[in-house]
Amino acid sequence: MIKLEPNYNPAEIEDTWYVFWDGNGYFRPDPDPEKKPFCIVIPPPNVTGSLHMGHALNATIQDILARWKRMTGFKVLWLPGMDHAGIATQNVVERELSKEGISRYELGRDAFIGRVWKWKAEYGGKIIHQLKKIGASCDWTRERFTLDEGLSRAVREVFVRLFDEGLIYRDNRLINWCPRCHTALSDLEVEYEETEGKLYYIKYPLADGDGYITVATTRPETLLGDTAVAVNPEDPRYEQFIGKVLNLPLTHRKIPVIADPAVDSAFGTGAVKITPAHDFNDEAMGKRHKLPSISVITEDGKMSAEAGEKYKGLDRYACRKAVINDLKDEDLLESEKRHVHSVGHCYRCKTVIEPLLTIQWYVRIESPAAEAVQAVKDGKTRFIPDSWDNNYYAWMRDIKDWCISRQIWWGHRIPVWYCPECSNDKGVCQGDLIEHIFYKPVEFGNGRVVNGGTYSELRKSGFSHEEIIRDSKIIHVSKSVTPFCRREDLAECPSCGSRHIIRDPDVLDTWFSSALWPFSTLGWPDKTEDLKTFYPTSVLVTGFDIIFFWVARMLMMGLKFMEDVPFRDVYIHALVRDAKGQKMSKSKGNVIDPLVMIDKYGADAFRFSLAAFAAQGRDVRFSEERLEGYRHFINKLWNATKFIIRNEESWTKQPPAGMEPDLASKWILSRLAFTVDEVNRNLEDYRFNDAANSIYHFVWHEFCDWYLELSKPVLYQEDSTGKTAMVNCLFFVLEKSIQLLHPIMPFVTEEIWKDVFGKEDSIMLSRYPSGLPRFIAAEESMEYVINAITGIRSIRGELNISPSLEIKADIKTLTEKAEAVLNSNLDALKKLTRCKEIRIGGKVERLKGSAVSVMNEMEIYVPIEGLLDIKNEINRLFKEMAKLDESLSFLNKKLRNEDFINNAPKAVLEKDKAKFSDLVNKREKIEENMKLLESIEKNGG
RNA sequence: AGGCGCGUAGCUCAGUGGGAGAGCGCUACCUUGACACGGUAGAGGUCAGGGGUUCGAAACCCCUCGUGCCUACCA
Repeated sequence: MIKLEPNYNPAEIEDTWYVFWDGNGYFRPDPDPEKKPFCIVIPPPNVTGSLHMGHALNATIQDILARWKRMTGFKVLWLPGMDHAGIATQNVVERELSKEGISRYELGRDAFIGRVWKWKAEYGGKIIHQLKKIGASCDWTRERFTLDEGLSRAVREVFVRLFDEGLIYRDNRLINWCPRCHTALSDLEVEYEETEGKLYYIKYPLADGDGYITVATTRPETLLGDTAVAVNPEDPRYEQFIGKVLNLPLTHRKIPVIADPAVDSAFGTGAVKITPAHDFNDEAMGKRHKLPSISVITEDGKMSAEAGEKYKGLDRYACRKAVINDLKDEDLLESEKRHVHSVGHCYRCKTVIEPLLTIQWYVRIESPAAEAVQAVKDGKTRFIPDSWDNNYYAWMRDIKDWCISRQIWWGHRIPVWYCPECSNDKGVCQGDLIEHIFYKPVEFGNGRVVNGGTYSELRKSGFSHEEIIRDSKIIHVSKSVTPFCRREDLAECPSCGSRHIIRDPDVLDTWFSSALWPFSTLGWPDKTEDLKTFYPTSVLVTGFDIIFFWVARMLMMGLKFMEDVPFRDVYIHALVRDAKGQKMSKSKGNVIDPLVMIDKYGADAFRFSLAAFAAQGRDVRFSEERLEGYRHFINKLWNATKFIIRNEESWTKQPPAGMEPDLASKWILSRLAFTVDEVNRNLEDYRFNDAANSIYHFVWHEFCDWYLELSKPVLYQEDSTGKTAMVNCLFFVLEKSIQLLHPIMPFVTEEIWKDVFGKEDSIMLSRYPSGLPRFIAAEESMEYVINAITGIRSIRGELNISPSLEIKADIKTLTEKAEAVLNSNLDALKKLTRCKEIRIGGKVERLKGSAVSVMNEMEIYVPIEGLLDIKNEINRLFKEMAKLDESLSFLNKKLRNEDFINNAPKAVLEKDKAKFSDLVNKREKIEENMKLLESIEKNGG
């Protein structure tokens, strides 16, 4: 006997089923060579991360696809893993260290990295367990980490090959620098925020003669690094100043006034100070005019020696104050105004970015980008929705070389070595070009203290090579030092054979390794079976915010190293916002925790909500209210199941093909077939909301509302011939429904499957419904039944006839077909309308004092005389007439329009004509009835 | 400033040329033998506004207003 709990309790079964699936290897791809591959690589979440709504939506969509494809006969691989998240992870561990009062520099590089691995083992990857909670059917045996051995090998291979091709190079230029994280950042890792600051107006006196030029700046402290003042050549105010020399305030330097059309005369005073070492526009200007660059700010965000003895060592903001005070003292500060402008912040720690002149590693992006653009243009990869194409093209057009080096420790170390004992191509000893800064000053016995210096100097001072390496906090290697890039760690200089070689201290941008994710996770550079089978992957599911960070880079790397795109489709899903449409953020306090939702409502309801919300091209507004609604849906499904299994003894487990179904059964089978087609099509088109809604509608409003109710008269009869067929049909439709639902709601459907059907080991192994037969004639016939029932119910409802009151009804049928169909469903009609008697037929006459409802091919009469006030019915009919008149006048106008008759497609014309005559007919009937009722009323009837 | 969206029922949103849909909410009635996490019946819309194309526009084009995001600039 089938047993089912009285209420569905998700918490009790979800974990059990998950362990069951995973333990039985159902998440692993079927090795069957006949099956076509379907592969998704997960966008690797940060190892530091915990699941938020965006992840939840992302994972739900991938899981729907994976489960659906598995059930439709594909060998599915959903490959999970995590990203080492260089800066973020390093920050987490540094924070931990600072609680113990130590910095990473005190710990040293190797010990620090050990500490991070330890942290990862203990706390990292929380998100993996959370993904399991929502039911993600990832193949955990293939889980990867961007820093694991295999992926590191891939990173190294890629770096070496790009280096050898000259696509990777070092250069000294201005980059975004985070003084707190102490590393370079790529353009994308800078977030601009509107910030209120001040615009300071500063006088720059002419070097000879009187007068001055006033410049406006938001960053007075960079004045110390100015190397010019620029004006627009067209600006008459400054014409006579061009080429003159100014005394740079607070310094003893003299700087020229130059003319450049890039200067906006309308902004500030129309004269702008130029600091090529600390501003991107100024850098460009400096290049055009061959101005020197003076770096006055260091990597710690403090003023350098170049800033002058007085300011050296001051924090940049302290220096700003000092400079302003000093300018005031010299009467050079003309004024200051409030000024709102956008300021770059580090995307990891929110510290204000400092543009700094440093040597970094870059990838030449132009030709890979062109290929990646072409691949999308050629349709080798398509974005869904395709509105993202343009964004992608636009960004790729403006793309700049990618800065891939980071001055942190947690990451893939750049596989490049330098020899301090060789001379470079200009004959300079390279040891003179490599500078070391020690963690802490090293004291000699004689009281001499050394903070660092060039390699050569340090060696001369008596430091051994090993000591220098051990004690170096920072190593600056000049651009002119020859790099050796190798797949294997280098032990000696390939040129001179010295064992005293220095490895490049930088690590790679995390995105460098994630760009390889679609093939590195499948085993590349080895030619593995997985790689052969699953590359290119089928679809990438991700949010639009990382199209540039990640998707574009994967395309470039995939095309370069696999000679094919990494994925066929890119499904871009929405951002999850709160119910008011605001971005969720910790500071706003409107964050919804997916795990809390799962606890409260179950993973299935949660997943269903996300799917139902996920309309293409629109943000998701998550509301708990709707989530609750979908929990009700599960409850509905559960209770329907309870109802169905009560008839277990009549269940012969025969498919509907072997039965002679009654009309209702044929109808529901046809509706099921329709839904199955719709769901498959919608999933094919990534229309998850439509797929979810169409199952919802079918299960609730067709299967439960109509079919279950229609089955009752048959099931409650002691000895009904149709009973077995009907019960089989009930079970069949239930079975197909839960299969249809499984990709969206895996847990409850498995529970029902195992409890009720228990065929295959798991619903996951069953075949997804598709290609069921439609019965259009049955659907048309059912219209009569539904219309008749709805008609009678409407009268009851609108006239407020108590549901407990059993009434009589008459249906005058206008066609034989209607009569036949209704007659053969008389029991259902009576049951569903709570009528004790219904007369059906072409000769049925309307009884005096009846309420009326006119439908296609039938007129419905409910005698109400004596039951209630006839006035109510007259009112009701009056309202309906008004509605009919409105429609009629509209159609009439249309049908008398000759242009319409001549131009509209014939089908449309015919449809409207038919509609018109139907309405005319209906109106006549109603009018007739109204007159009758009115006469009864007058006669005191 | 440039680009991309959005504006449809009280709320959240479907609807890519033939006269308006769903879910939730709301109203009335109902403990009808799966389900009150339910049932039945209702109410509710100048599809932001204006103009155009068309026989016909919520849909296509233009303008305006409102709103969101992205990119750039912000000395």
